[in-house]
Amino acid sequence: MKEGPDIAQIGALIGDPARANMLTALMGGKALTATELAAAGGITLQTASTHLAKLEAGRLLAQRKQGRHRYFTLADDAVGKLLESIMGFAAGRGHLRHQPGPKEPALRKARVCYDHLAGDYGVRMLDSLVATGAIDAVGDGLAIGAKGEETFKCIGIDVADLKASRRPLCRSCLDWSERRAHLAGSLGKALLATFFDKGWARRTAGSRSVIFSPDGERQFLALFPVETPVAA
Amino acid sequence: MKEGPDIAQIGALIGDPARANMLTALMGGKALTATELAAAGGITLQTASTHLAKLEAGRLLAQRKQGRHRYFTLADDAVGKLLESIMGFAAGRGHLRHQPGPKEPALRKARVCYDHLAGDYGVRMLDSLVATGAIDAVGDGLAIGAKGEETFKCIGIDVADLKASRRPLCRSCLDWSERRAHLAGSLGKALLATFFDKGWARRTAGSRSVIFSPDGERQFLALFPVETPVAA
DNA sequence: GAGATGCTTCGGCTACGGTCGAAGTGTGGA
DNA sequence: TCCACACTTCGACCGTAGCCGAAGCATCTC
Repeated sequence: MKEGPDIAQIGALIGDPARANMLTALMGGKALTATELAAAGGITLQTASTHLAKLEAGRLLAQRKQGRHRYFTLADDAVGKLLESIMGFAAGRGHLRHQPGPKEPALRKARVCYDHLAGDYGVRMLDSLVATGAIDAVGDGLAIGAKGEETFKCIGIDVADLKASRRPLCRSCLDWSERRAHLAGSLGKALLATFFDKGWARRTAGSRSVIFSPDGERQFLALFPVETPVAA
Repeated sequence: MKEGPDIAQIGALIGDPARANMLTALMGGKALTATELAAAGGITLQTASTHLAKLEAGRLLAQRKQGRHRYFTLADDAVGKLLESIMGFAAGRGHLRHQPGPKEPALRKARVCYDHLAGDYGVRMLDSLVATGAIDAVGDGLAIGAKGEETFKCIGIDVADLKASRRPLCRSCLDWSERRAHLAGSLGKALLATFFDKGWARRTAGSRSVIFSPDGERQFLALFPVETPVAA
């Protein structure tokens, strides 16, 4: 029954705990060095090196030499999307980590999903954008809405600029913690970058979670209101 | 860095070649016995049994006892969608099976993707439905279009019936061979079932490929014309 | 050039997981 | 009742892949 692509290869690549931890760490969107990834995987540098070589050979990772450092990132956003979708699947089946841990709530509230905002706040933002007509949602697809260009200009994002790039503007990404969609694509990326630029939020050191400042949080919630606080 | 769901667990489940082959075989949508799956995986019955137990514990598979047989299926269509998305990813990275094999062309032309039609013909069908306004496409999302109910009634499908079920009506599914979307969801399932009912096409024995009869193929192509034979 | 730092390669150890033969359980049919 | 068949469990074997210590490159700093 040798049919189609070889899913076992990439399954095996993701299936090792150390590698999975390193990939998860890279979902933070930042480029990390081999040493940092070794720490993330809970293994020594030598072991990490062989793992990284395998991941690169499998084209899940890309590397960039810079001085004596070697920075690794996910090869492209297809990898990020794949990982997030596997996370969503795993969460739905109860394949959770052994202990939830103290960081869990922060992670569920707001986190980086490769290069855009995910978690409760990510889902809220998309809900609000859809409600105000800035984004149109049909099925599980997203597109810029009638009021979109205007809305995003107020926030400081030029949609026309983003359209120039080949990357899709809007893309839905299934949120593993909320089990609903949040906004990915170049627009999602630009929004998160804007929040960082304005100082509304910042990343945390060794985690994917995003911390809002008190003022930033207020502005964010005001900018993206939700009509019904409890949605079905 | 113990964050979020455990992707390594399901990666490992899919990562074993024997298990991957069994899962691929089940993508055909038919329930298979342990013996059949052992053959699909290229392993003995004992080994298959332990693998199946693991897959079931991981909630990727569901089983149904019937007499002295034990029929296995994918646990639900979320599993099918996950597998197809991994296949798409793997195909995009060149993670193909060692030798393409003689069945490959048939598989690319038309195959079963869990319960709906995929491959060249699956993509063509969706393209045609979108072009005629039976289905609306926004971004990567799909919804029933203005002319939809009428179109599908002609084919013999009552959309209202399908809407009653909780399962999404239209869903896009990334085709690994064509690298473009085809139609999944309950509507996709109903369409494929209709083609089988009308005798236009039939499944093949141990493969996912779908074979059209000469007459069935003619009717199918007439029903789903494409304006520009070569699309970008 | 000498030394520190970041990373890779080598070699050898270990353990886990896949594998199958053989025996055990359960169901159906004669 | 007996046997055939579908499948599971047990036990043992084995290979591979992960792991780390030590040594080897490469690059930067002084």
